[in-house]
Amino acid sequence: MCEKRASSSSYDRIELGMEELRRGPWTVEEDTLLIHYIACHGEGRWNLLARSSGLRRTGKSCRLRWLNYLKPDIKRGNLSPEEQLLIIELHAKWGNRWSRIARHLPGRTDNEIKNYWRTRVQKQARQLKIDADSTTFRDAVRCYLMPRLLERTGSSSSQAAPSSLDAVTISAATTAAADQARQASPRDISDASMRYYEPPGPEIRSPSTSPCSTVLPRLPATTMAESDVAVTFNPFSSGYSVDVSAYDLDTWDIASLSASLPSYAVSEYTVCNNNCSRNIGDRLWSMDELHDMLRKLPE
DNA sequence: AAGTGATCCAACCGCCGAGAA
DNA sequence: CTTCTCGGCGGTTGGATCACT
Repeated sequence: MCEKRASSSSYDRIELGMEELRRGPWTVEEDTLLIHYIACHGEGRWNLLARSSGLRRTGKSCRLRWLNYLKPDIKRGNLSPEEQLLIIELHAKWGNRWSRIARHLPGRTDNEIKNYWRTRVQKQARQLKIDADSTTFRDAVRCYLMPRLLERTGSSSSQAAPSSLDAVTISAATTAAADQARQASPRDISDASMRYYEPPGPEIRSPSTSPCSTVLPRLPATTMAESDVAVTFNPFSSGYSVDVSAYDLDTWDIASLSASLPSYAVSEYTVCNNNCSRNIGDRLWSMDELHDMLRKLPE
C-alpha cells in the first residue's frame, strides 16, 4: 500500500518551473483526492486533472497511480494458474507487449504482468543460463511448466466448469505419432519425462478417442469463434500447448480459457504445497526437474 | 535474534506516436 | 510542414519484505 512506503527516505520532492511536484509513494490523502476527482470528472486529461485536482503530481503519475492501483476493477493477489498459462502463451506470441497481454487478463495491469515475467519467469531462464526468449526455454516451458499449470488450472476450475457445456475433443498426440517420435529420437522419451505428460486420470478421458485424448468443454460462442481444437498435447514435440492462434485474441480473455479447461483431478505429480502461499510461481517451478527436462529436449 | 541475500512490486524514466495548433 | 502537448508503453530502479543461515 501507499502507507507502506510513506515513511521511505526516497520520498522526495522536485522542482519543476514554479510548481513544486511531489514524487515517491502516494499518501492516503492523495489517493482519496484522485479517486474523488475521477469520480466527479472521469478519467483522461491527466495533465488537466493533475493541475486542477490539487494534487502536486504530474499527469503521468496520476494516470499510473489510477491505472495500476486505484482503479476499482484491479485484481490483487497471486496470479492464478490460468493467468500464468495465458501470460506465457501470449508472451510467446507477442513478446514484451505487456499492455496487449494485459488486455486479455481482466483486472491485471501491464505492470503486474511485466513484473511477473521479469521476476519469476526470467529468473528461471537466468538460472538455466538460457535466453528467456529462446525456443529452448519456450520448449522447456511448454513441456514442463504448462502441463502443471494445466493440471492446476483444471483442478481450480473444476467446480466452475459448467457440465452443460458442449464438449470438444482435445487431440493429444496419437499413438502413431508417439511411435514415430520414439523411433526418431528414443533418448528423448523416458519414464522420468513422460510422467510430466501423463494425461489426467481415466475418468476424464474420452473412451472413443485415442488413449491420450481428453474432453474439454466448448468455449462460449460469444468469446470464441468456430475453432475446436484450442489445446493440443504432443509430448514428443512441444508438449502441451494452448494454441492461441486458434482464437480471436482481441475478444478472448482469461474467462474463456478458464471455461475451456478440463475438470482435471489434481494428479500425484502436482508439486503444490498449500502451505506455500506467497509465490505460486515458485510452487510450479522446480529447477532440478526443469534442468532434467531440458536435458531431454531435442537439440 | 541478528545479519544478509533474494524477491517483490510501486513508481519513475525515457521514448514514441497521435493529434492539435 | 513543423512544433508542441499528451497519453501510452516498455524498461529500470530502489525500498520493503521475506527467507535463509
